[in-house]
Amino acid sequence: MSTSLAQRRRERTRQDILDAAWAVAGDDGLAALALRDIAAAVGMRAPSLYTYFDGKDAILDAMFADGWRQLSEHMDGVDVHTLAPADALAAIATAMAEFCLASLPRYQLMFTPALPGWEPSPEAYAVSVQFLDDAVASLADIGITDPGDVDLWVAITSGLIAQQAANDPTGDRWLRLVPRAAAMFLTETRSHP
Amino acid sequence: MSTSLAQRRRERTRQDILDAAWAVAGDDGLAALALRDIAAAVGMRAPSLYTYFDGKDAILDAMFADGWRQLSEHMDGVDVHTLAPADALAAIATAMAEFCLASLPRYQLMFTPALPGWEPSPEAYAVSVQFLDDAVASLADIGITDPGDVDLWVAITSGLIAQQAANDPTGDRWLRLVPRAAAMFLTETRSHP
DNA sequence: GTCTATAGACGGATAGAC
DNA sequence: GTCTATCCGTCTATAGAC
Repeated sequence: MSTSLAQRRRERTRQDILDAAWAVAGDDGLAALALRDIAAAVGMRAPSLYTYFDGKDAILDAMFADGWRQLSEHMDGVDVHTLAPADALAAIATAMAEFCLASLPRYQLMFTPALPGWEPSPEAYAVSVQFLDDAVASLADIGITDPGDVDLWVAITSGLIAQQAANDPTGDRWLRLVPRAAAMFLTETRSHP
Repeated sequence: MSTSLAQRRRERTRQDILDAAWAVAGDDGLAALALRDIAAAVGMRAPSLYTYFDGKDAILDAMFADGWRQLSEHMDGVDVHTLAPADALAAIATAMAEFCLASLPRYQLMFTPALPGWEPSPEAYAVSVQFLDDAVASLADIGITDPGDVDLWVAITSGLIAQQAANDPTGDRWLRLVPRAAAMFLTETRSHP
């Protein structure tokens, strides 16, 4: 499989456009993301983007998949196996929170229905499902296997992150409650074996 | 202060418009809410709405305040004082969840940044702050006074509701975890007095 | 591959007749 | 108070020249 020079260059430009899209989303908000602005940020006019993407939805789709790929990389850096369960649980949740709060538009695109009328393509969605399956497997390694336990922990984690993102995106008012929440949760699950 | 017949009639029409707006939002989604459709649902044309509201933002503002007024009424039906703390906590959270899931657009307008670029006016926002202050007072009655405890419980509750609303709006997969979450939370707060 | 020009859709708001 | 007609802005997407 020989990737020609032209193909490489095209792929680079595609990534430049995605990076520009993230930047624009960061400045103006995800909902205000417009092809004109993305193009301007990369030194083009809007119609030129159609050389690289089929349209706006295709760009959003690529951003979505890009986000989940970034999350996979980010979570690879968390070594669960050397930690006690409570610390492992807290480490996972903290890493997730770090990632979400590092880019609010990325968080919104990946986890919230912030874009009315848009939803990821089945292919892009599959990427997220794959990650979440892996996450459930990580919880199983810690000993969280009951579906209700998983649901409860996901709700607690996402609740803390959502509150932090909505009310204090640069602070740690809810973030610092993560270790406590992890200990609380583990104590409870163990008292009901 | 004599409310004239004209004033009463005007107020009734305003409420008709709000009801129509909720109906349209329920059908098409909050983001697709358009003056034309609201007007049609109430038997008018869009410009006529300007007789009753200053514009779209004013309508959203009235809907927002309307929602919080409805929530106040709904929560007045929950009698906390006859219950044990864990049951009281669960009852409050369950009532909140019921309210949120009864109307997804209402939930989105009140609790989520579902409308890019829109935020309630200071007056409308004050209504929500007043309610939340009352809610914190209710928690204090149960013995939850530490700010960190309050934040944690709010995060847990909102996390469960958000998961339920996003993934299973008509079911109870997360809702049924509320009593367990309440017991877990109370056990934890009491072990750290 | 990039551009200009423009189509086509949508939605909020306003003017002015009735 | 309600209407018709219209303006204005925004945005995605396409046609066709270069």
